[in-house]
Amino acid sequence: MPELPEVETVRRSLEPLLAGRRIVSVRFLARRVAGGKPDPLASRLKGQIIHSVGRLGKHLLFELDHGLLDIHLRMTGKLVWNGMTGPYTRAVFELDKGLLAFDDVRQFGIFVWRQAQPRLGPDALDLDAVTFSGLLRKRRGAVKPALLDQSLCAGLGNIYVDESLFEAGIHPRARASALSKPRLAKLFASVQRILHAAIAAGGSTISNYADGTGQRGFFQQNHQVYGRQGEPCPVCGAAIRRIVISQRGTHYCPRCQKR
DNA sequence: ATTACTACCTGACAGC
DNA sequence: TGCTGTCAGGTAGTAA
Repeated sequence: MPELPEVETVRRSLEPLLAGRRIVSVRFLARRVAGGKPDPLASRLKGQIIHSVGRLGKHLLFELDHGLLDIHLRMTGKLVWNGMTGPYTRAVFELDKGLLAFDDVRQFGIFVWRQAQPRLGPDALDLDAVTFSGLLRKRRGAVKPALLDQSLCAGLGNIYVDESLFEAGIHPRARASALSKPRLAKLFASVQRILHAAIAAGGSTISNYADGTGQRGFFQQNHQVYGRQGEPCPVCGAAIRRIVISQRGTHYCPRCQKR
């Protein structure tokens, strides 16, 4: 479910609740979420203080006494503060004050213990136009898969890539390296504007997403092309098209977005 | 150095 | 009702 704006919204909702709390115990209800080794991870986490809740791209990073707990929500992961456990609860943190549960229908979400930040490209919100343009110039393939590549730039996912390319008037199959300087500058500006607007709206809730306190997002109301195949383009009225690029549903306006 | 494809899991939904 | 196929906010791994 979550891309950068959703993960940032979760981070902001949890930071004041978790900072300074001690982990009394961690119970894993599915092995997979702990990378197949629940016992070593649970004992590793036990007793440590959560000093802060950070984020890099789509990764939540709990800064503990002796390292980082890297939480990736993948498609359906959700952190729930002081809520009820259910059939999809995969982990429960008992803190000195409060409970934090991890629910995840599809079980793609994963917790990893780290001594250093995960190896990813720069966070999408921590980029400048020149760096961004330089990264894309080196890519010979289509612009959409380049933007989805977390080792190039971290945080963008399927929704925000489609929305950014639409706003910038760039076809998702356009070759990244062939984009002119002004078009790259426009793309950068669109990415930044959309990510900031989405965070301000609490992210996009398509079906399930909610932050740590159960708040849903409402940026989905601002989607111009994502999930709107067949509807008229809000700018020119042409029918929004859905195609598949690198196995991902891709939504765009065939008239407004040029190669 | 990319790209293409599969796999991981479960549920929602459309069509028959 | 129930079956089948398609799709889903993500990424790792393996093969071309």
